[in-house]
Amino acid sequence: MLKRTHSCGELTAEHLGREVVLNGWVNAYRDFGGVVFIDLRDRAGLTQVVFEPEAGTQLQEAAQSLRNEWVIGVRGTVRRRLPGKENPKLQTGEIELQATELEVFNATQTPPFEIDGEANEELRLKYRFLDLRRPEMHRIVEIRHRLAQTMRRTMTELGFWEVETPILGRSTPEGARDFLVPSRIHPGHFYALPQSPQLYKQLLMVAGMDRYFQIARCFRDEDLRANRQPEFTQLDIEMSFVQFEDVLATMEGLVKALSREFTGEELSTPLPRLDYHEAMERFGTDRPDLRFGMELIDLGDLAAQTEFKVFKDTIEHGRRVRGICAPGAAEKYSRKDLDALTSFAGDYGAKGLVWLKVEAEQFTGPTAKFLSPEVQAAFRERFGAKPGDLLLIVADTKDVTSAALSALRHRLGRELKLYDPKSFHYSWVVRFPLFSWDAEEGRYVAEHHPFTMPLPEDLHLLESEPLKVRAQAYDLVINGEEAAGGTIRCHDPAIQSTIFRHLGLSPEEAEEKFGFLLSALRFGAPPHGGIAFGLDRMVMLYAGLDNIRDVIPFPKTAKGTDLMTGAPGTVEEKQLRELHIRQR
RNA sequence: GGGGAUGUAGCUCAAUUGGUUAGAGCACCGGCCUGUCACGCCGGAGGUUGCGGGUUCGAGCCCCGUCAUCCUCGCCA
Repeated sequence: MLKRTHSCGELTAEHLGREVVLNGWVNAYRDFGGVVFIDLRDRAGLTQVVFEPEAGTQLQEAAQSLRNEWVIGVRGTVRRRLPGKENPKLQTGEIELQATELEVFNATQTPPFEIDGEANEELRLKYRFLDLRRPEMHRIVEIRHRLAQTMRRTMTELGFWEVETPILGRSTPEGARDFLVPSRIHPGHFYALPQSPQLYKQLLMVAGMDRYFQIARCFRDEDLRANRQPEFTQLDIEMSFVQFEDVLATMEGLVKALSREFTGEELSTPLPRLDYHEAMERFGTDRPDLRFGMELIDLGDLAAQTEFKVFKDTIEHGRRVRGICAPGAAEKYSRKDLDALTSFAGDYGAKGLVWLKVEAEQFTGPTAKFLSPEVQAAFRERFGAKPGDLLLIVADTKDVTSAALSALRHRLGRELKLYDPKSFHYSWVVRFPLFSWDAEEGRYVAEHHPFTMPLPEDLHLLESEPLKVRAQAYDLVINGEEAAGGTIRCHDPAIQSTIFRHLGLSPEEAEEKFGFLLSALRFGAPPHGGIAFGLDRMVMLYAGLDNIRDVIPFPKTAKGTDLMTGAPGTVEEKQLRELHIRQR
């Protein structure tokens, strides 16, 4: 085998006259009948190889038979390109390799798509091993590598130990649907793949491991999205003898290291913080994109005074009238565009969208005639609106106005280019509610997870008004994406049992499902808390991408299938028998 | 579970209002060419228009169903 002495990305004028061997894939061939050029590609780059007739007929003919994506080894001499023939687009553009020997390792079938061309995603996923040859995919995989390495290095510097936890665990109530693995040895019993290493990491704290981290694979059997896969990766972290502030401060050290590595920017800490309730009120979401303003404005008091029935009725029913002011958007959105925005708001439950174009004297729009000059003036002042602005108003429940306006704000922010898409904004959203109410199941559900510690100042409400209790919970939000989330854990058995009761878990059920953790918490559990970063989403952010499949080497489709391997697939009857499984 | 988009040559796309033999570029095969780097030139091969049914004198185009992929609401502590 012609074994390489250098990569295809490193030869320069420094190597002139040296005899070297390169290995790689044929990226392009240019056959002039006499002289033949090959661009040879490996992970490091491209190098031009020249085959000249003077080197012999046999080599010449071999070179002329080369095709794209063949895998070859070439021996030759590094020489300077002819004057004026340098290629400044290549790192190696000053030189070329004058070939003396060629070995074909593998002649390829015609690839189903061109490696440096475009192909639809379905085909790319079916032939992922070819798709991953593309330099863009190499760039992403390298970012992923650097992210993991920066995390490992920084966590180690901060005194954390990397510890592995089981993949085969047990199914616990609460949270997402589990992926189940049937037990062969125990008929009718199942393992569950972890939704996160949550319980194990708390046990590690009880075990005195003090500071733990893991780059952990997590599994959730829920429907997929552009930024959601059934298996994904988290940087999972837990620390002992800490309070709320300690976790945030420590994690800011990590965030600073990441920012330094990926954007070169030195973040100033502490990072901005936003209360959950304030975020919901000002932005309608618990993960606002703070790279631009356009905050949600409450119009309830003004709406009640108008002659517009929709507004009046909404307020009389105790609901909300809120809106946003899109700067300079009045001219940019046609009637058709506004219909599209109305339908878009409808996706989030809004039954309508009131739009008003702000002109020098008055508002225009179908609803303008219901608003007196006084009300219009008050709106204008409340929004800080200027002529040319577009007001978008939703009248509905708090939840619907939040969801619809937050989505509109996000969409318009992007369409109106209110921020630099390459910029980064980091902030904490803190003090989430401990519970929310699940109307379908008629019970409280944990907003984060069942082992979260309430805020000390809200403890007196835990019995009487659980929905008003806030948790010691925190999310790291980057550019409107939830990049990380965590809590201080409950290590007080009395509080924990009250929480279980609200969740509809009897002491017996709690013991049955979480006995091992409850037991551990009674055996000398230190105050502890932690957080988990969504590694895939962070790769997306730093790679500038908006699709999670692009940052996972072998991802699943939106229906959860793997187009390359065909998973999930059927199995032999014998396998099912061994697992004591009969198909319905 | 609901809503929406897409599906034509190996790839990326085109095909007027339903009308002749479904085209182009790239890739592939053959030929020519000694300085290209998206090499160029000449020639060739390549099609179940996702699949099934229907309407029609006639369907890539219209209708019904179905499959796949994507986006999205619900869902995702």
